[in-house]
Amino acid sequence: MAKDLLGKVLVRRLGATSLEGLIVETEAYRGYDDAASHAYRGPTLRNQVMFGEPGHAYVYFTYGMHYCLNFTTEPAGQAGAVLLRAVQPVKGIVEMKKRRGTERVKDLSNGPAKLTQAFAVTKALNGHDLTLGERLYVTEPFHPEPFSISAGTRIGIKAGGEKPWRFFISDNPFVSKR
DNA sequence: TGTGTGATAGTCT
DNA sequence: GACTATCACACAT
Repeated sequence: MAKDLLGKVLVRRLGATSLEGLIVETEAYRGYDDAASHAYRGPTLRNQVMFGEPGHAYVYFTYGMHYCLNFTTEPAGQAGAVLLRAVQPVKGIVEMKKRRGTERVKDLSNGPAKLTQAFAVTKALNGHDLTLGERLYVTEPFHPEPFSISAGTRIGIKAGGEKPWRFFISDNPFVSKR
């Protein structure tokens, strides 16, 4: 799923305006066998969405000030999710600049917490059904372009750092730097 | 382009 | 009470 999401378009609808970004970087997280996963130690109030139906948004708050956006991937009862680490802004760039407080397009969404800020994703969307096609969902790109996928180790985690479950579009300038 | 560090609050032990 | 799936800024190179 993490690889399949690369090259797809993240869509955020806010009333009349819509924000769109090409997904360029993701990370895969599993459950009981993945020490880096929130679900590793079993269900809690915070991670319960990871154990629910697939195709839903798992949004969590971290580092005291940041939100991160994940998509659940496994059947109910099994934990698994894909973290969206970076997107390439496609539509609504003026709106994103306003939300991010910067004019630099490269800094709008090249990081997991940056893209949630640019796309106005907060805890209010935790558990949101992506298959409804409302407020937050994924579509095919209007002008698909060929790309190749690179893999590496996941970023910012302690345990489970050896698994190469971070995927990104090769040579895309909007992939996060760290 | 890279390194160091402070900000800040929810979650789990 | 420790830890965290991060970011922005200052400063060095």
